[in-house]
Amino acid sequence: MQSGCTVNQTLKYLGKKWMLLIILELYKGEGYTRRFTEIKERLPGITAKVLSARLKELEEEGLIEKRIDATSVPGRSDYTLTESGVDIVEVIKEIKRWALRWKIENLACGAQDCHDCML
Amino acid sequence: MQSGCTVNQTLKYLGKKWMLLIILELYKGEGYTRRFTEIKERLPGITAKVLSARLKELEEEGLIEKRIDATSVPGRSDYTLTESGVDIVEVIKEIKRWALRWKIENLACGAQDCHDCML
DNA sequence: CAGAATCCCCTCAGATACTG
DNA sequence: CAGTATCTGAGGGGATTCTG
Repeated sequence: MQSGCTVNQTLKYLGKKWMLLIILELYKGEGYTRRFTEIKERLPGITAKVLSARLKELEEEGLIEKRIDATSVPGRSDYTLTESGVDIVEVIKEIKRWALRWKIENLACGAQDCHDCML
Repeated sequence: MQSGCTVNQTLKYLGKKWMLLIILELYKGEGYTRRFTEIKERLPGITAKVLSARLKELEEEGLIEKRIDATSVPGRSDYTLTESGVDIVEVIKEIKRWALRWKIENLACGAQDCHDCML
């Protein structure tokens, strides 16, 4: 099989829909931190279910850390990029570099994606 | 929507199963070139259908070039990485670098994937 | 607010069989 | 050799509804 390869294992979740956008949202947040609703508002089209699932995957992979503020009512959760999470932005930058170099005709980026994604 | 972003557009096909393995196979070939059967043999588990579909996608995206040798019977096709195809290996290297740095526990790579993938 | 539970749909991968 | 055609099953994404 091919599942044992670190590269493919990484792509298995990194390649999923919304995954990179979520990481970039956290990357843009103060201290690499954002709340659930905050992310959801900034990613038009994403559903709570998918966002929840992705955040759980990212947490399991150690790319983000979840913190529940139990003191506040109603409860709030925020999510912060870990060191590895911040570091994976380098991969995204590399993809972007490649895309801009070879796919220039595509540079019409959606508003919430690239022109302010700090890459 | 999020489909306009170059990064996401790239991940849309790059993230698909077998895609990276195919690229790496071509990368390993002489002159970045391999034949259909050659790739298939070296990627145990892949079906002709999926390989065919992936190669077509890669061709449409300009990462590979197909060449049919009409003179030989039975006909042979070979596939060669284009400049952009060779360049995207940099992305794969970056992913690998990240994975090895943060996912060291996973370094048991499948035989045909990593230990000879020249990365 | 931050999810969990359902339900539906649709694509995609895999297997098998067939062909120029 | 290099595919195409067809069928199948599993999984992922989306919409809706409900809840601590």
